[in-house]
Amino acid sequence: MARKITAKDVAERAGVSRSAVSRAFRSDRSLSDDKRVRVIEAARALGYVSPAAQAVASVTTGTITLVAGDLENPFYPVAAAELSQAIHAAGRRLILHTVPPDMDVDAVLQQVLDYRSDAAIVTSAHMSSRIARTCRDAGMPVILFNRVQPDAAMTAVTCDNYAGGRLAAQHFARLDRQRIAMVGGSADTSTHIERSRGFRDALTALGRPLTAAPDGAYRYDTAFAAARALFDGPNPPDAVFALNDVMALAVVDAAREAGLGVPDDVAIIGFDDIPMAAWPSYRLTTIRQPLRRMVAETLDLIDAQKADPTVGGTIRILPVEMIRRETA
Amino acid sequence: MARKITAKDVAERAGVSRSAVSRAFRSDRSLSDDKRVRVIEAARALGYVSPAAQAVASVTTGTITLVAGDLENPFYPVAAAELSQAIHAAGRRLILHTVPPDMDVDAVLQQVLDYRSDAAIVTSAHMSSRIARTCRDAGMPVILFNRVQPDAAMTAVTCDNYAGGRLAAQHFARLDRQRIAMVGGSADTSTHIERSRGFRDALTALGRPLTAAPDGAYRYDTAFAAARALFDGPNPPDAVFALNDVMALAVVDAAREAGLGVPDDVAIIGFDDIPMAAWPSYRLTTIRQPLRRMVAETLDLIDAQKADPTVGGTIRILPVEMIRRETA
DNA sequence: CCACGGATTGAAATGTTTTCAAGTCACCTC
DNA sequence: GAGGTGACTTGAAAACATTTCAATCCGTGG
Repeated sequence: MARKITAKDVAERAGVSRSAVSRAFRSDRSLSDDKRVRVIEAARALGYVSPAAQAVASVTTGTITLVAGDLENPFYPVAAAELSQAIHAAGRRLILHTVPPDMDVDAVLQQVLDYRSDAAIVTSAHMSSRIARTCRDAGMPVILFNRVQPDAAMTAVTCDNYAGGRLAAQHFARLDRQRIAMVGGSADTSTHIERSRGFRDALTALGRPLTAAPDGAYRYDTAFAAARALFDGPNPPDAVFALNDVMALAVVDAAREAGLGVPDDVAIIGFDDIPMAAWPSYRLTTIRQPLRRMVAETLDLIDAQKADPTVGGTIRILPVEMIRRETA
Repeated sequence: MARKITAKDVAERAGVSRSAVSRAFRSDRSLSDDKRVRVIEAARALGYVSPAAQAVASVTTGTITLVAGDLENPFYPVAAAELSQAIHAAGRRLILHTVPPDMDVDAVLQQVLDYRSDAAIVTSAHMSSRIARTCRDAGMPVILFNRVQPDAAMTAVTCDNYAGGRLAAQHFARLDRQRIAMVGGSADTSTHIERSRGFRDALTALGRPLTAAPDGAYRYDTAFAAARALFDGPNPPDAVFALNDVMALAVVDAAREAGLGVPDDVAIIGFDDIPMAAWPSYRLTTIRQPLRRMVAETLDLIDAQKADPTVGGTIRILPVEMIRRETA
């Protein structure tokens, strides 16, 4: 067997004393940053793990961390439950780190890195390329779930949001609706951008105008207010595409409150297919995200990237389907 | 300054070699259990922390672990979000461990113990007294949230489930309902036991019979089926108390499907006051759990128990109130 | 220009972990 | 039931890692 690698080897390679190596790993403040970087680089190159790191690892191996932002949108708890099940079936454990709205994902990921989780799945907002690279260097795969980020070469799993938007538009055209509106999510999310782009593109191709596109912030209350304004306005829509289901349910409620028949007076389509969409009160027509497949692909990608780090940057886009119920 | 405590001191006190002390803390399998226990006890008595333990602690201090089972019931994601916010505001971090339905809470808690979380909040099913004691010995407070367990002297925070059940019964009496039914949760949970006991006791006191009490398993689909059977049966109820909101919404849907007017033909009351209860489609009358206060009390109890371990065993019961909307 | 103080560093002292060889015990084979 | 086999434990000692300490460096203010 190859001789075991010790702190001395690392020290020699980095051109420092053994003490410095130890300090680098104990996050001792008394060590200059450049020296710490050199040591950590050398340690990586030689495959050295300090006893402290080992102790942490022994407690954290086999865990996958889910970094989630919005737990109020039922899609995420459902996704978390599904992930939890799949991860446990694979003999691993799931940890969920919630990101407070005002907090940076980067800070949380640094956390996750310190925990030496096997991998991170991120469903919340943007992360910097810097932290993405840090994670990659540390050998921790990071997978964006239901999010895409084109700038950093990020691995991601999402459904075909663009195609979903198109499906909705085509269905409204098939129903021959004339005044078609959309309730948007948050303008800076990839899901909003893709879904609305698909919807707009298809409408244009079909020669139908988009009469209104208020912002619903992916939340029930804001979407309800937006929908109410729409229905009370001068040119009420006869079709509304809400960019997620929670907002679609708000639109249904607002339509009923306005005395409009669904789907006769106004057709409504949502996105996600959360469990509530199927409830008898709503029977919402929606674009289904293939949650189970997305989860399976995510775990797949984690293993693939673990085995071969160059896999990074893949984006898996899974097909959506329209579930036609009774609101459109 | 008192001489620093080393592994040698612990070894002497425990009557073992220094090696054994090291092994005890590195979760090395090659050490008999009784010896490990002796070592850990001696270490606790002397206040010794191994470097390995320190390394793990440095990464895990400030974290509170939430052990949750059922993420499908919206009450728990909402509670998790609320907890997450409060915990972050206190400068700590929240980790969520999901418990797969077939898995033991004990095993998960052992996990959490190994992580050296500052505290654990448990919302899922029963835990053994053995693990409870282990956690207490390790100095990790465990708080049951929305659960009570009378056997082990467990610290717990819950709302006044019994009073909530009474409130529902009294309201039905006020509405002069004659055929009163209940849709139960899971018979082995403390929430089911308390809520149904309060409801039954108050009905008896008011001289009204309970005509039926099917099992709804705290889930939408089973509750929907149970309610449908109730309304299609020979003696359909004119009032239904569902032991949580998700089931209450199912009962509303089932009533509407059966062509019954709510609340005229059948009055319906839920429990929890999840956000959906307020949605215009339902406007559910329900018993509100004081979630924010429950969260605050939970964090309070964690700190109190951290400061003084004898606090263990406290049960804080917070008052509920009935939110009257339009289903009863 | 010098005294001071804090940050940084390697050598050495102090601790911890791992290896190794020996001991123990349960279980299987004959 | 004797003896063999292998897995598990164990303490001593070797190998390692961490911390202490004294020395050095460097910037700051007098």
